[in-house]
Amino acid sequence: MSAAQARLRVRVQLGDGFAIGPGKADLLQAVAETGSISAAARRMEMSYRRAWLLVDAMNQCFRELVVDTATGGKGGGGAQITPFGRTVLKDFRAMEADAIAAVSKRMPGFSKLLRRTPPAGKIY
Amino acid sequence: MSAAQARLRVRVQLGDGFAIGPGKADLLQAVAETGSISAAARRMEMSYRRAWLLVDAMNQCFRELVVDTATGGKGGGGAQITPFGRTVLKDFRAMEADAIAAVSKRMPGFSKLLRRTPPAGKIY
DNA sequence: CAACGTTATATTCTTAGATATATAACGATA
DNA sequence: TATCGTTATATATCTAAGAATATAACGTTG
Repeated sequence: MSAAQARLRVRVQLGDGFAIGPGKADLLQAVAETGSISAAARRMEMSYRRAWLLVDAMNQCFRELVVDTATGGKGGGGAQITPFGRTVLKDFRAMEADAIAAVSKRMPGFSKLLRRTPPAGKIY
Repeated sequence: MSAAQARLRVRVQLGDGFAIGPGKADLLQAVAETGSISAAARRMEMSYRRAWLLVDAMNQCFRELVVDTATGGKGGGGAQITPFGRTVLKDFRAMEADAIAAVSKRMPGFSKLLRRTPPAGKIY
C-alpha cells in the first residue's frame, strides 16, 4: 500500500462562469436514479438548497432543461432527468473516461513523485 | 463567435488532502521563470502569502523539494525550481496535454449543448 | 555597518461559500 | 378536505478562504 491511488478529476469550463465536473455529473446521475432532488441531495450528503442551486444552474446554462421537476402530486412531486440531460451526462462521462484513459499510462509514474508519508496538519 | 470556447481543466488528486492542477502548475512555472515567489505572486495576481502557502504545500507533499528558496543575499533572496520540480511540472503538463488532446474530438459537440446566451446574474 | 528586497510567519479583517432553518405552493391520494 | 413529501424560495448564521497588514530574519552588496 505505498502511495494512495491518484485520480484524475476533470472539469469542462464553459464560457466564463459555468463549468461542469464530477460534482454536477454525480448529482445529475443521482437525480436520474432517485427521481428527486431531495433524495439525490441526501445520497450525496449535501443540503437540498445546494443541490437545487446546482440543478438550477445546469438548467439555466444548458440550452435545454437537464432536469424536469414537478411540485405536488404523488409523493409530493419529484424530478426526472430529461433525454437532453441524459445526453449531457453521457457525453461528459465519455470525455471524462477518455481523459482518464489518456493519462493512465503516466499516472503511476507521477504518483511515485509523491511523498509516501503525507505531512501532518492541514495542507492546501 | 457562437459559444465561448470550452476548456478542459485537469487536476490530479493525490491521496486525501493534496492535489495539483492548473493553479499550482502555473505558479510553479512562474517561480521558475521569475526566480522568486513574490514576483510569481505578483504575476499571478495573488497575495504573497497565498503563493508561499501553495509552494510550501507542494514542497511538503512531494517527496523532494520542488522549489528551493534563499533568504537574504543578492536582491534579498529568491526561489528556484529544482530539477525535481521541473520533472513534476513537465509530467503534469504532459498529462494535461494528453487529457486535452483526448477530449478534443468531443469538445466542440459538447460545447453546442450550452446555451448561446449565458444567463444573467450570478451563477454557480 | 546600513540598506535592500526577499523569505517566513503571525494576526486581523473581509468576503464568499455553505449550512441551517423556515415557509409557501403544489397536486395526487386517502 | 386534510395529509403528505417535494419543489421553490427567502433569510440568517456559521465557517473557511483569502486579502491585507505587520514584522523579524536573512545575507549580499554598496
